[in-house]
Amino acid sequence: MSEPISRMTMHNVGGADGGRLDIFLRKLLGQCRLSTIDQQHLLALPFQLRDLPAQASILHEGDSARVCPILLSGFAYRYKIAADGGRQIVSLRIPGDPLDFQSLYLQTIDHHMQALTPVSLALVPLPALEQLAEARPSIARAILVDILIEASIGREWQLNIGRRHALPRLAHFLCEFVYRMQLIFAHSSDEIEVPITQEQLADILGLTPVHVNRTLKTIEQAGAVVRKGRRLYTRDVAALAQLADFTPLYLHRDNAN
Amino acid sequence: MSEPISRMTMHNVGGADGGRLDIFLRKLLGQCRLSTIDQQHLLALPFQLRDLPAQASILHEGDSARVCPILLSGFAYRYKIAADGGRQIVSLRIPGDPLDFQSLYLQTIDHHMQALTPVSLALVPLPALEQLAEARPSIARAILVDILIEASIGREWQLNIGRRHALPRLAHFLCEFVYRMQLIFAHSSDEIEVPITQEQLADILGLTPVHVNRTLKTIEQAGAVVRKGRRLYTRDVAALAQLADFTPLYLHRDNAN
DNA sequence: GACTCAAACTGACCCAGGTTAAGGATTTCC
DNA sequence: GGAAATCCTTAACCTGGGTCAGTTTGAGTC
Repeated sequence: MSEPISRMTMHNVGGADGGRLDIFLRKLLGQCRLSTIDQQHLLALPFQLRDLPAQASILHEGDSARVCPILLSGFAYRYKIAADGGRQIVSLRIPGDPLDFQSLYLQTIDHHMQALTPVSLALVPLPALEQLAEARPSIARAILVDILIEASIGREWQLNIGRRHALPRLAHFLCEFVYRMQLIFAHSSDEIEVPITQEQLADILGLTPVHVNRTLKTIEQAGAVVRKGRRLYTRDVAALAQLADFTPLYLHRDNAN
Repeated sequence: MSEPISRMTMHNVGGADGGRLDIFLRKLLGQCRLSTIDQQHLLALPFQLRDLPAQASILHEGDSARVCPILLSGFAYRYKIAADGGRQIVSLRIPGDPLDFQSLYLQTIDHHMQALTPVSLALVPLPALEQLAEARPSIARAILVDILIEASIGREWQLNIGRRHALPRLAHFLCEFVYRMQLIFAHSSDEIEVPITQEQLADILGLTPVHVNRTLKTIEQAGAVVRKGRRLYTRDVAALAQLADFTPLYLHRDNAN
């Protein structure tokens, strides 16, 4: 595995190409309001495009970041490792999501981040983002709101891991995944591919791959998901929500209104 | 149980009494630097003092806050409830900690908060805090840093609940508790009272009270904690850290330097 | 110093999910 | 299109921690 992004320095930061950052703007607009001027400033941010293969390291614990990666396409996850080698995925990031706002304010990265699928990233130099946040309070606020919503999702995951059995736990995660995907891609179909291996699902849920497999079978028999070949698709979100005791309040989708 | 603080409106906000907020300032200074002027502004914040008994409700899911409570003494915790009644404590707050910076930026509270022991709170009107954060960027930054460090602790709890067995899990929590207490109270003794019942420990750790009891017995036999009557005291932090696979990086104690 | 109530403790039993160890199916890559 | 790698699947067995059903020990309180 090559050098993580968090160890990179930037050369040749190209001129802005607003079209690429469009999905990032849409993501922020789903969480808080921004004036037309703020939107233009965001789209005008300088960045370098970077494509990475699945499994590539994006952040490394202990590093200090110099760029803020934004996920233009593909999926990525934060994780931590226990002394016995156990891995816990603590956050899943989907297209449009900023990956490391935290390093604007904290010196040291406290977890790892990896590409789940092939990804393309916009690497925004931290100083550019810092200056923008200082100059425009509502952009600073948008950053904060994203940080807070991710933290809220983290608390829901704590409840999920600590207090729900395997079946509702898995269903809850899948349900959240669909909700978030629908919000950013603005489509309403229940059928979404979940590009996550059973081993990774296990590390999200605090289970073993074997038990994820068993549980997935049950959920498929209930008609809530389908598997085709090696791929997993959600099928019936209402069924998932019912299995899961799912309430979307913690996603704060009302905050943009 | 009476009305939660998050449903309160404020009357008679007294003149500032900086001495009371001193512990709050100390807490923030442990996480980031602040100029003398910033410090004076913080101490000059208007607030109303409020003493509450143990178990009192402080925040209620679904509410919108009008005040930001700051914990001057005592302990409090955030928690969430699953459909089957299971409770997960997602955050423990200790003296000096702000309890709801989140409501500066999000409309709806996504979890509950309760007093663990009798507490005294300084209730700061949200508008006063908002104005201060807007006027002084380094205070806005201090707020953000606190939010980020709490989120980092939450991620460590996810790892703890999802991937550590009962014994290291409990030891890890106790170790973190001592570290945080030592930071705010600036004393170096290993012997600290942990004012948390076994049932509450269970809800922090995603275990049952019965198993917390068993595990506590083991940890006591290892000499890492002592119990006197109904009270629990830490005794040997190095032993706890070793049982727990504890690394304090995620507390970001270096960030103030 | 008895009465009350919450919290701590204990033992017997049980089960959800872990472990181990295969084999089988897809995908990827020469 | 064959080899290699990765991922999925299943079965048999095991165990960490849950459940149930008590008893005991404080700590207030009058």
